[in-house]
Amino acid sequence: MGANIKDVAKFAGVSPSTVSRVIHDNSRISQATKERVRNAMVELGYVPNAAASSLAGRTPRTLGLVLPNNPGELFKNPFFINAMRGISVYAQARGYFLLYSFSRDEEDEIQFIRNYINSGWVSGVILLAARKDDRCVDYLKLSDFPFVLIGHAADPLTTCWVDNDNFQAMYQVVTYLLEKGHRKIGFLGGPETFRVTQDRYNGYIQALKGRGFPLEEELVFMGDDFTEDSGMKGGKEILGSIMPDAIATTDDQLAFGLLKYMEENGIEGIAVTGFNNTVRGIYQRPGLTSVDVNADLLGERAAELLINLLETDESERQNLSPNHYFVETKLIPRETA
Amino acid sequence: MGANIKDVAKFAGVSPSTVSRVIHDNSRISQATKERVRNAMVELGYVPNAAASSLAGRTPRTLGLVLPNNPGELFKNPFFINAMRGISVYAQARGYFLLYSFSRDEEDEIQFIRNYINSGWVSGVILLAARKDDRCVDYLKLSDFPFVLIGHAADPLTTCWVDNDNFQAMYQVVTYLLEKGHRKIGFLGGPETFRVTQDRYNGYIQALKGRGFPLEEELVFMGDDFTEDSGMKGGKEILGSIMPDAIATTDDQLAFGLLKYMEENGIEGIAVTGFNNTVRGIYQRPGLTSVDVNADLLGERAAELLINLLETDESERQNLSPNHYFVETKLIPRETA
DNA sequence: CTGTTAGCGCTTTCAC
DNA sequence: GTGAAAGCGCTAACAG
Repeated sequence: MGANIKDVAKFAGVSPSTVSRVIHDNSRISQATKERVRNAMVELGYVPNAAASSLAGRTPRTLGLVLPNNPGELFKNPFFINAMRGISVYAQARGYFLLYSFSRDEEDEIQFIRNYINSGWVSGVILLAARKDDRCVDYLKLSDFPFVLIGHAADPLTTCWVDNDNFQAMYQVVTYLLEKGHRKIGFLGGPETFRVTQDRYNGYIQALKGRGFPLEEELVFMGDDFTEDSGMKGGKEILGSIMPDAIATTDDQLAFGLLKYMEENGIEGIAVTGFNNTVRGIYQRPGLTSVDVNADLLGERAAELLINLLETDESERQNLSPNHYFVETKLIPRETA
Repeated sequence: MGANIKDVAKFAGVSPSTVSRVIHDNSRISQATKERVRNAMVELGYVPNAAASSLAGRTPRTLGLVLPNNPGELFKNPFFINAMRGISVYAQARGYFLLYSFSRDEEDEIQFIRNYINSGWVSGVILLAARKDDRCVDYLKLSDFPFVLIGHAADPLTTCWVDNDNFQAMYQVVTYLLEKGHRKIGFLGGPETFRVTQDRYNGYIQALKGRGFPLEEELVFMGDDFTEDSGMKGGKEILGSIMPDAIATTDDQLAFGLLKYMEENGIEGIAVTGFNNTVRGIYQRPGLTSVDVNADLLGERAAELLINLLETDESERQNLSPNHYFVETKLIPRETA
């Protein structure tokens, strides 16, 4: 490997500690010395040894990502790769490395986090797929280790997180449908227990109320999961009694199932919207109107939040502002609505 | 942070050096001691400090991935996320961390590699998107830094690499088409200068020859890139004179362009195949017959090759076998063929 | 403003 | 088979 701090010190005619101070831009070093040392660094092609720096007490400039390992989801939904890219763009600009790992299950994830922390290789964690009652969150809090969540935090005041404004996003969808002239709008959601389902449902309700339309319980269905099957089941339920003229779903997969049910039963003329703007929705005919959750920006913001947290003194972290970001969504109109 | 080597030593009633030897499974430690130390490690939840280990002379158990930052490609083609997952599965099993970074351009990539190397944070590099005359490869060779390539190596003897057998893959496609009764089969490829184009073209030629069918130059077209536009252009060229009854393309995007051209010009009844098994191809109607390149396994193999290389003594690396893997492809028949 | 010194956690001779 | 001790490259008191 290349030159070390001693070489630089010798070359510049100063002590290693001075070089170290220059590296971290310590204010008590004279301009002249800084210049000389920086010259030496360039001259020798010096890059600080991250391991040594980290060992000696600096927090390692590396973040660890925790990803779910759901092949299907990863494949259909570009969310993760986009979020990873967003994180990468920001972190790289701030000089941070990124570690990633796909986990089979929650147990696995905790294991990784433990390794991240104890290896001393990582100074903060980004969770890309928070569940309800996420044990990873508990573990990180217990370990008092800096982290940020992409998604809704169970305890939004004491956790750093980024998320879409899901209420707003669905409000927008329903408003859009109303403006297109739809009057009887159904709602097809994921599991009720999920915060994201609740938020989007509330957005749906408020959008209707805001325009003076009644909420019709028969047009609302929450599935057991986010699969096509649940979408089909939802279609069966919602399209049973009163006929809606549009259905807003909280997930593209649900929408695909719904469309499939409609096709199989010869039901036509009902507008459908999804969430996540997945590849299939773009290319199928008719194209699926969907909400782009802006995964890239979610990633960037998450990285920003975490790095700011890390670079804030321990003592001032309490009143760090902000501890979260809302990232705007974007409705992408296509043929289904 | 958790327990350190001293804590473990004390707990097990041995010296730190003994613990270190147990960690690395040194053969001169008695079974009894090993057992006792391992117990202590579990008991205390000990995880070795990677920074310290690395500082003290061990090569850091971390690999660095270099990814292209092409949003479109990343989005349409699940190759990268799958390859990353494959790498992750294997590397984790061997106890390696993974660093990733998306780069804007070649300049960027070299910069990252430099950082990877000089920071002492990384002991090997995986290149996921090798270009022709890749400067990253040159740089890594010049630095004498271990790396492996996913894709074709310019110098396959002195480089570690994994790739599909592209000749074989296209041979299979054409044989499949012949067996389905197609007789006039066209070829629509990417840029001629790419090795992958050449290999697949040769597979095409040999498959025809093997069955005694003539190669008709008019049915062959190589585009300037791998875009839909090139696919449309290819359609125009190939479907101009002699009418083929099937066209094998080297990329789903080309196939989409070709299908679009056919649709716009009312041409029907021509079988079409693609490569990469992208999401759009799966969900469009008719579904695109395509070749799955097995990105997951490409990733796993790449990680395996690199880790084996790293764990081989410097002196024995010359005669390391193997220095490459061919990963089988899988033809996925759908409606277009 | 700058240098000296001790030490981060681990590995590795060198002893025994 | 195991322990003692030196040192990897860097940082952070503590001096001055």
